[in-house]
Amino acid sequence: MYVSYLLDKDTSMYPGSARCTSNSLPVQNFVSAPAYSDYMGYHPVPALDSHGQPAPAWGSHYGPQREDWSAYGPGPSSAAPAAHINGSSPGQGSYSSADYSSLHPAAAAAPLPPVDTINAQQISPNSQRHSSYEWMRKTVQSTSTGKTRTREKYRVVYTDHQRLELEKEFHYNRYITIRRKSELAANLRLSERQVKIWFQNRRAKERKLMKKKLTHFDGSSLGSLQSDSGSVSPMPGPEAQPHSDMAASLFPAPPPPAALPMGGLQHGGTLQQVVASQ
DNA sequence: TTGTGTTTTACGACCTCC
DNA sequence: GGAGGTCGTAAAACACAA
Repeated sequence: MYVSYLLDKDTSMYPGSARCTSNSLPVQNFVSAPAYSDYMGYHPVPALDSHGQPAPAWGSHYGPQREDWSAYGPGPSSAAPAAHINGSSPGQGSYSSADYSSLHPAAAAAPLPPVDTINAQQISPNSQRHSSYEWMRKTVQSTSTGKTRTREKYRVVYTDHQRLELEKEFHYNRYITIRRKSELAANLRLSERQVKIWFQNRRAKERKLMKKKLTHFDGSSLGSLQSDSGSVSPMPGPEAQPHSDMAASLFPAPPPPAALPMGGLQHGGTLQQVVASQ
């Protein structure tokens, strides 16, 4: 069974193995990982903009939002007054320097507040989409590997808040350190593995976007392209030094995290030595 | 409502580094 | 050998035109 396969493989992936076994649960009230018992303590952020996305109030030092940030709510200029959940939702309040320092590995003394503080009755907009989850009881056979997967475990949808926080972190640094990964995982009720994979997928997405742009503009406006979308390069070379340029312009307040040996990460590199030095 | 294209999680294969 | 990287891909979730 896929569940046990995952658990065997990575017990940290689904923290708290006492999962909810009742598949008849109204999972639509818990968009993210209804099957994870820990998720029961986590509730999506209800503050939504017109797109059904959370409306984060970006701190001014975040500067202009990246163009692909439009999907994550209004930029700093719009600083939407999100409906506050107990007045302390990490993804909602202004991204002040205090919050910002929490993103900074070296200033992690102020980590993101636990999401438990979020009102349990607040649910995600996506929550009304599904009605029947009987099919989740079924186990499907993975096509190629022969491993089985429980459908309910196949893919969970992260909440807006989880994605927002992940995006924030990504916005600040495309390569997450082990330390920050642990913090983020704990704060967002995700496993470190999920955070790691999210970052991998996010980088892939960005590369894809860049590739798309590059083919679209056919090199005529390469210069502006490379400087406008977060200095993303197909490979994490030195120019992709975590927002080296962008950080300087967008994040004037705190210094960037410990410089990552991106040159050494051209392919298959690790952050171990960096983290070890932190 | 439905068909279809896109995006989002998650994984396996393979790589490099320590 | 284990960690984390990319790349390719599966499939669920989602968006949207017809």
